Amino acid sequence: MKLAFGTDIDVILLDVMLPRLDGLSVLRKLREGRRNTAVIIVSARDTGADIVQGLDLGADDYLTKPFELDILLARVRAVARRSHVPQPADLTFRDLKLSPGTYQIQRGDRTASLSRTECALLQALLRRAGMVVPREVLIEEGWGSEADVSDANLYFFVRSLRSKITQPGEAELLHTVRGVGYSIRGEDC
Amino acid sequence: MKLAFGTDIDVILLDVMLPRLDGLSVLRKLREGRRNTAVIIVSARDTGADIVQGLDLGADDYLTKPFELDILLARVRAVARRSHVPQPADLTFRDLKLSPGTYQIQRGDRTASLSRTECALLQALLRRAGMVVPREVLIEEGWGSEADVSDANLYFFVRSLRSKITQPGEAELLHTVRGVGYSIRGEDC
DNA sequence: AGCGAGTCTGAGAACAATCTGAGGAATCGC
DNA sequence: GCGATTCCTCAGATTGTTCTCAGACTCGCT
Repeated sequence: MKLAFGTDIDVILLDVMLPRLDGLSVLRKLREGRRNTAVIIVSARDTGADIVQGLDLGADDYLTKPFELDILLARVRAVARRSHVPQPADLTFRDLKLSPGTYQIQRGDRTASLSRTECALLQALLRRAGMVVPREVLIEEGWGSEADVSDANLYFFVRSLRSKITQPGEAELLHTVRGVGYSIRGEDC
Repeated sequence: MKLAFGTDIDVILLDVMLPRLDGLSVLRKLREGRRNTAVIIVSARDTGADIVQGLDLGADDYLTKPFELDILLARVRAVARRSHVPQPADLTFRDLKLSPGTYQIQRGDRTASLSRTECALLQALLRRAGMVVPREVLIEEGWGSEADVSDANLYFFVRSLRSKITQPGEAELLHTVRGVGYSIRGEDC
């Protein structure tokens, strides 16, 4: 709750079936304090009245359980967009898609979430898809220019990225170029 | 449409409500042809499904009408900034092309990838295409000035470059100049 | 033709870069 | 504080690149 009043929150997901606290009064409080944070209500209550009440109280969107993750993410993006929050655009290569805003990747139909560092590294790679990204560039984008990152550490993240990008039987997209760095490209070449 | 396939376009604004052509298939076509052009979809359709579909097809951003000009411009700037990665220029001679950024060469329709050293040497040669590049210069560019590189070693790399540049039946491009070095030029001369 | 320096070839050794598995430290939300 | 996640490190295995060697081949010369 304290979190929600911080400075840089763009979108809040609010579950109105919270055990102790009534979600709707949370929303009321939020609206008194902050004007610019978008709020999406997530609820199992799906009667027209519930929805109207939620929206009247100032929610920006109302999502009924159960819902698909895709839809939720798309709505988060849409709401953030409406509230004029600059939204990082997706990066794609072949059937791999990274949504930097949500730290999620999608390969085919499967999705996975990335940690901060994984996401930064994959962004650096996807932005230069096809090109070989030198190790130093990756370190720069993942940790910052004056970071002291061991080789073993970078290897670790490459490994964890690969395990999330590629499942057994799928084409490898993240290739290593010995002595230089890594590259996102198709199996061929 | 022809315009979009030109060389130096950074960002494309795509209206998916185009009269005759479905905007999304335009996008599909674009993505098949060019990899690195950013695309922003502008649409009146703002349901989750529409947005998800647009982004899945590889759009970099999705903007719903109506929108303010400010927002559009800011997004264009953001996308352009992000997708604009400096790319080293290709080096070409006849039907041979080296893309230093990808460590790949293309001869005719075939492509091959080079190792770090191979790429450095071929760059040195192609930059001076038509001229004879002395052995010392090649060693300097491939290994650095104080490197101690045996003749046999340089021969090894010349050989492996040749095997990747020239397939049986193709014209030889990498010629030996006895006592001096090597030269990229046509079969004639 | 015969010679010698220079160049090429095949095979494999040496080496450094990278990968792997396992686990410890740090951080975060509760 | 506690569990979960993320980040980082180490040692050993593995892999491609790089390098070497011996012998065969060219070319220019006499």
